[in-house]
Amino acid sequence: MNESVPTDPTSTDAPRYDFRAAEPAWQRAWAERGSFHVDDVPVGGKPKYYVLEMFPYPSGKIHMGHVRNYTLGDVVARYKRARGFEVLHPMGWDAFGLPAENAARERGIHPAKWTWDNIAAMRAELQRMGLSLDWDREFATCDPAYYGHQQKLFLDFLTAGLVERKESWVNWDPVDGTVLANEQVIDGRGWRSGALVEKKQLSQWFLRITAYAPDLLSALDTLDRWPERVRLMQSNWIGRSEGALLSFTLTQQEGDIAKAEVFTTRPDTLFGMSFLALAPEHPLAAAVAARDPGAAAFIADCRRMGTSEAVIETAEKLGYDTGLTVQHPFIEGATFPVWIANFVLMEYGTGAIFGCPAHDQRDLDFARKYGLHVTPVVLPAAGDPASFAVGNEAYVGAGTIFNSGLLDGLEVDAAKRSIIAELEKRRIGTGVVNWRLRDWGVSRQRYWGCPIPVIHCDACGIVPVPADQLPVRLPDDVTFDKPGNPLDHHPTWKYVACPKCGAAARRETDTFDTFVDSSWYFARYCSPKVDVPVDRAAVDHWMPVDQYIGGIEHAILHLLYSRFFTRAMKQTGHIAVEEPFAGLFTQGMVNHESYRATDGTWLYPDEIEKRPDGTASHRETGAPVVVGRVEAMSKSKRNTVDPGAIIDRYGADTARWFILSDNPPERDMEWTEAGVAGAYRFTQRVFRLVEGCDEMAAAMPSEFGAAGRDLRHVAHRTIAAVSDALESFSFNVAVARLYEFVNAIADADRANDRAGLPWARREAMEILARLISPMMPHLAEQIYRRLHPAAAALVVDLPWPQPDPALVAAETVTIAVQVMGKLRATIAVQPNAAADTVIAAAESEPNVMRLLAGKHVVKRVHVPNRIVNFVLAG
RNA sequence: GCGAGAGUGGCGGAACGGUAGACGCAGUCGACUCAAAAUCGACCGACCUUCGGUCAUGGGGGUUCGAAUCCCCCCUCUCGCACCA
Repeated sequence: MNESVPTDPTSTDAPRYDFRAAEPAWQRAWAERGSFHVDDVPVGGKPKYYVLEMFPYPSGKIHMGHVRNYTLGDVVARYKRARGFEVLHPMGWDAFGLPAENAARERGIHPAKWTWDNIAAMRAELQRMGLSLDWDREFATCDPAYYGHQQKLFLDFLTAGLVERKESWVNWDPVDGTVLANEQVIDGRGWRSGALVEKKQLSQWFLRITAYAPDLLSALDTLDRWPERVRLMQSNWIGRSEGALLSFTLTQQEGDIAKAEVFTTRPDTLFGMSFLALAPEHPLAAAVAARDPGAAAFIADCRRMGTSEAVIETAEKLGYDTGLTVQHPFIEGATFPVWIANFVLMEYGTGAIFGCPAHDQRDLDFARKYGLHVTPVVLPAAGDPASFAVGNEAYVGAGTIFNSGLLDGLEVDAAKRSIIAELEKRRIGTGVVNWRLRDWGVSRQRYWGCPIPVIHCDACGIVPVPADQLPVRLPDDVTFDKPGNPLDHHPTWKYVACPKCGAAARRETDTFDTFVDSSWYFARYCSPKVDVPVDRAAVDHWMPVDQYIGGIEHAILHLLYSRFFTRAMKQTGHIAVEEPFAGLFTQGMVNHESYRATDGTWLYPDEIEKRPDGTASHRETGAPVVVGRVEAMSKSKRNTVDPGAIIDRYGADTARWFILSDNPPERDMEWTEAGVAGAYRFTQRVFRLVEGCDEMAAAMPSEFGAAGRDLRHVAHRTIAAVSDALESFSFNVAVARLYEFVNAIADADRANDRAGLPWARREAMEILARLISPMMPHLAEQIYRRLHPAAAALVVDLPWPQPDPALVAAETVTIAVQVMGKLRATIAVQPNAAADTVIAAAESEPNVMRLLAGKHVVKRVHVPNRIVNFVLAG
C-alpha cells in the first residue's frame, strides 16, 4: 500500500511537484498580500458574498469531517472571489462546553488553558489546508471580548420581553448536582455519575422562541436555497396544529381545582368521549396523589420510567383511575371518569386529554385495556349507522358525524367549525393553534460557559447587570474537586452588591447553554473588533450569510436557534435581516472501513495491510484481520484517519482533491487509502504536464492543426462545464471534467498534426491552473508561476476564465440513429443541419439500410443535434 | 406508525425524456526496467453465432417514436420525527 508516494520527492528522475516546499510558500504569499482580508464595511462596490462553514469546537485536533466541511466552503469562497465577488470567509471557535470541564475534573487542567491550547493546535492544522480565510476576524466564544457582547444582547432581549424566568421540569442528576440534557440521560441514569435521574422543578431562564413560532414556520417557505428536508424537519419541530381548548367541570371539586382544561385537534369527536386522562405531572394528578397513596405510587412509577425513546417504544399504556368524574359539556347528565395515564405528556397541549377511543388509536388501546366504553361518532362513507363498530383499530378517516346531537350529519371539518363556534358561544372553549415548539431553556449549572448577567437581590428581585459593568467575567480561580457548579462554590465571585439598592446580593451562577454562543457568531464576524455586539453598517452590508455549510446534525437546534436569535436581534435594533442563512448546504459524513484483529480488538488503518482481494492482515505480525463495515469514523472503532498525517504525506491539495472527487458532497463518503493515492498521482501528472510546456509564442498562431483545434475546443468547453458544476455544488463532476481535460492535454502531446499546438497547449495549461484553483489552490499557483516565471500576479488575484462561445460550440455533432428506438449507428453532421440532410445521411448508413430494407417506415423522428429514429410499420 | 430521500458494473459515481455506465478506484495485458515502483499504451457490465446482436439502471405495470429519468403498485435500504391528543 502507498508505495506510490515517495518519501523523498527528489528520488526519481521525473520532475516532482514538491508540495512540502510549495504549499507553505504559497500560504505565506497569500498571507503577506492579505489576499483574503476584507473590510468590515468595504468600499469599491463589488457585490458581496458571505461564505461560512459551521465553526469548530476546539476538541484538540481537526478530523476529516472538518476537512470536508472547510474544503467545500473554500471551493465556494475561492470560486466566488474569482467571479468578482468580495468574499467574507471567516473562522473562529465554538469554545465553551463540557469537554473542557471534564478535562479539568479528570486531568486537573484549567478549562481555559485546555481550550486555548486546543485552539492553537487546531488553528495550525487548519492553516496547513490553505483555506482562503480572513484570519484577522478570528475569535473564540470563550473570550470575554465575545461573550460580554452576548450578555449585552441578553439584556436587550430581557428589556424587549424576550426572556422569561420560569419553573420547569428538568432532568436532575443528584450526584453531580446538575441539570442534564435529554441526550445525557441514558436508561434513566446520568451519563457520568450513573445515578438515577430525577425529574425536578427548577427556576430557569428561557428565551421566548415561541413568540416567533408562526414566523419561524411561515418564513421557511422563503428559504428556497435550503435543503427541502431541513425545512421539513424544522417545520415538524415547530409543529403547528389547529384545534380547540375546552374545559371540563369536575362533578366534585378536588381541593381548589374545579376544572380540567384539554387541548384537542378533534373537537368533532367530543360526543365519542369515554374518559379524561391527565399527565402524571399534571397539577390535578398531584392533588389526587396528596390524599391517595395509590395515585402517588402510580405517578412515582411513571416518573421512574422516564420518557426515553426505547421506553416509549415498548411501554404499554398504563392508567390509574382517580375516582373523580367530569361532566360532559353537551350531554346533559353524562359523566366520565378521570384517569392518570402514562401516555399523556405534560409538555404538550395542556397535559390533559379527553379520550375518544373510536377515533384515536392510543385512546382505543387504553379503553380496551381498562374496559372503557367505545362509541363511534364518525361514520365512513360506506358505513351503516346501525351496525358500524370499531374493533381493535380506531377509525381516523373522513366521514359523517353521527351519535352526536347537534353535530349529526356534518362532515368532519364542518363539525370542527361548528363545535368550536358552540364552545365559544357557551364560553367553555375556544379554537386555538397549538405549537409543539417549547421556549428555549438556556440555564446550565456549569462553569465553562457565558455567565448569565443578572443579580438576585432579596429586596429588588432580579436585577440586570448594568451595561457598563459588562462583561461579567468568569473567575479563573475555580476548583473542580466537588460535584456541582464551581461558580456556586467559589468563595467570593457570586457575592456582589445589588446595583439597584446596594444591599448584599448574589450573582446568577448559571451559565448559558453553548447553543447561545453559536446563535449569533455569524453576525459578530462582520465586525469582530467593535465594542458593541455588531456594527450596524457591517452587518447591513454582509448579512445574511450567502452560503452556509455544515453537517445535517444541526438541522434543527443550531439553525432554529440562529433563526430565532436573528429575529430577536432585529427586534432589538442590532440587525436588519431576520433570516441569517440565505443558502444552506448540508454535507455528508466521512466514513472509513473498520478493522478488527481475531481477538476482537479494533485496529487503526495504519496497522493493517490491504491485499488486492480486499482481505487484510496485520502489518507487523501478518495475523489475519477482519475487514468490517464502512462506518462513521470514531475513536472507539479506531477507523479514524488523521488529517495532519495525510497532509504530511500527500499535501493539502491532494487531501482536498480526493475529498471533493469521491462522491456528491451531500452524501456520506468513504475515505480510502487508494483514493488518496490516486488523487496524489493526479497532482504529479498535472505538474509533469506543465514541465513539458513550451514557451508561449507571442501571438496566437493564425493556423491550428486538428490537434490544436481540438484541444482549444476541449479547454473552452471545460471552462463552461466546470463553472456549471461548481455553481451547482456538483464538485465531483467538476473534478471529472478536469480529469478529462488533463487526459485531452496528454493526448494532444501524441498528435501528429502539430500546427499551433504549443500555443494551444499552453493556453490549456493556463486555463487548467485557474480551473483547479478553487480545489487545489497551491498547485494552481505553482503551475501559473511556471508559465509566468516573472509575473507578479497570483492565480488567487486572477478573474475566472471566460469560455470563447465560438470554441464551446461544436464543429460537428454526433447523431444517434435509432431504428424502432434501438441504437443502430451514429453519424457526424454539421450542427443544426437540416432534418432532410440528417435523415438522408442516416438512411445511407449500411447497418440502417439493412434494417430498413423491405420495411415500411411510418415515421421519421428527428431531434436536432441529437437523434434520428425510424419507426417501422407493424 | 408518520414523513423525506435513495436503489445504475467489483466499488464511488455520470447521464436538459434522446448513444446508459462519463470520470475515478480496483483489476487484466503489454512497453520501459536486472527487477520493482513510478510512468506510458491497450482492455475492463453480462451473454451469444463477436465488423453483428441479445439482455441490462431493485421488481412489476403504464405513458412515449424513445424511459435510469415521467405516472401507478410493490420490495429493500438510509435518515428524520414519534404515545404531539
